Amino acid sequence: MEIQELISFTTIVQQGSFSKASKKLDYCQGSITIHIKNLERELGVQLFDRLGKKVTLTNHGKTFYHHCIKILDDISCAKEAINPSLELNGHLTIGTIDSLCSSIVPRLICKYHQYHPHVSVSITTDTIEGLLKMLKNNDIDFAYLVDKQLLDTDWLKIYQSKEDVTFVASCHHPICKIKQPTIQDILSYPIILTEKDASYRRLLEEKLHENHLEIKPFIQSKNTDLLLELLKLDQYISFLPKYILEDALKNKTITQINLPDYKIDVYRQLLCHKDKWLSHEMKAFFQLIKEKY
Amino acid sequence: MEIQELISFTTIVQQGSFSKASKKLDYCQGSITIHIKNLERELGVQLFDRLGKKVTLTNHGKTFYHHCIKILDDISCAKEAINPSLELNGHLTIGTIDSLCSSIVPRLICKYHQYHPHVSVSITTDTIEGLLKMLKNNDIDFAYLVDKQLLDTDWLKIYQSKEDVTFVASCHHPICKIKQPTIQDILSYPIILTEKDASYRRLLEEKLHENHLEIKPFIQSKNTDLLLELLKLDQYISFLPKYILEDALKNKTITQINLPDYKIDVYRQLLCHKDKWLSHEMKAFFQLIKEKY
DNA sequence: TAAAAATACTCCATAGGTATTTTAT
DNA sequence: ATAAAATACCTATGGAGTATTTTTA
Repeated sequence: MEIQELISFTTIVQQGSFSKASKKLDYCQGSITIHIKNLERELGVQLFDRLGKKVTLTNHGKTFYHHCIKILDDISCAKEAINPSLELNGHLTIGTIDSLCSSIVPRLICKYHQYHPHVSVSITTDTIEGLLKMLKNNDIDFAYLVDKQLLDTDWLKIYQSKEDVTFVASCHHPICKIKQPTIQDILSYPIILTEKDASYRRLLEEKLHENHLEIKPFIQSKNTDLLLELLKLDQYISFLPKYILEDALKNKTITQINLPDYKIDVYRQLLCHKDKWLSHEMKAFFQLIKEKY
Repeated sequence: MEIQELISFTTIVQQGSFSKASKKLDYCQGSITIHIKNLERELGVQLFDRLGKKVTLTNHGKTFYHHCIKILDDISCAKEAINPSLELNGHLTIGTIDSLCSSIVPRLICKYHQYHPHVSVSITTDTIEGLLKMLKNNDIDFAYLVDKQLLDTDWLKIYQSKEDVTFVASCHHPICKIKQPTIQDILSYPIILTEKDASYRRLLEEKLHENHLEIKPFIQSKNTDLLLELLKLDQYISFLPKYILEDALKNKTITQINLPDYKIDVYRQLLCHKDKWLSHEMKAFFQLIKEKY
């Protein structure tokens, strides 16, 4: 049974004759005959009575016709459901890290939602390793993360931009009194950091290790909002990417502590699996990131 | 879009991989790949993400899958609805004449209904000409009528049996006193007949005409039941086929008047259009007539 | 190394076109 | 004479198989 045969069948019923149907469908008349013959052979019953010039549905033909209408209707429904409409209306599964999730991502999602109100979005946060595993497993559509440049050919880098990571403290912290603070100055105060799996913390520790130094954070949390709150108590120093600090730096509640020797090269990156098929919903998101962030 | 492609698609989803589906469907693996490629090309979206060995449905794939299930379900429904089941369940449209309709047909239908309780039946009565027109127009499945032998090659004669037509009167009618009545004896009494379009009446009139005689019925009606009731009033003579008289002859309320010169050759016939497709429902009816009547 | 999907290549079935036949109006 | 369906015949497309390649686990 072929879909084209069903189309020919219903067209004959609607047009009233084989030849009219053939014209309508732009087939030669003989092909229409074959279509019906095939159907009749497969079903084991005759669909039309051919009495003279006139063709009439048999009872079997009548019942089959109603089913055909339904089938063809379902098929066009299916095509329509897939057909990428002007209005995006799918689903997006984003993986990201905590620090982005509590800084840039909310604004991003909000903007995306304004542009494409019918696309639903899931957001998962995890460590870099976790995100990459999820990418590989196709559990997330793409990963939005911060790390040193990831060069694995498994991933397609949609977007990348360099991010500053810096030592910070409250404006009232004693370290601010020092004109050109050294790493030793910093290490003499209690430090609070993100968890060990945060990329920039790892990179910092590697750099310290090169210089035979070590950091022992007083507090560690992956919740960067918490770290910011703690900083405001004027007792702690932390090491955080600038994008988290935007508001706090603007309000002058927090100051950046410049240590030229401890520049960490870290990149905000948008990755997806190299073989991943990019839906319109995904492309629209990529577009947004490239334009705004 | 081909039905086989939809089957391949759903099988992949259910089996979890292209190759498992190919085994299940007894296709070579490459063909399955082509099926999906065709679908994806036609729909303009990718249905699966192929990340490494694992294939996963895309969002489009997921929505399409649900539609596919529905389509394939509808298709098997359609096949099933047509599939001639053990139990006949279609419809039959019978055309017949009044005299049969008020004698043999009721018993026949009753029997048929006992055997095939799910077949619905419509019965139409009309003149011979009307019935033949309806046959030609496929308005009735077959015609059950009484006439001289119809030899038109347009009709398929399913069944035929000779029927006696005879002059009849009540047992108390004066004609019964006459030992060997002649046609003149009969014509001297008031006669009641069926309408002019009844075949046996027409044949009778032709025979009379050959002998330069003429009949002037006192009453004519196509309702043979009415004629029978009138006969019981002991005043009338009629000319009727024996199958109508069965009960009355058995009860001895009515007697046959033998007139060897006025034997009319008339046949009860079951006809259908030579090109008509014979459904199981029709065949079962033909079987019944051949067995019982 | 094994297993899965894609690809290349070949073959043949068949879908569809043209032209003709048959039949009915 | 016309119009409709069936049929015959031919060609080209493409569906399915075999074998190979690529890639991942």
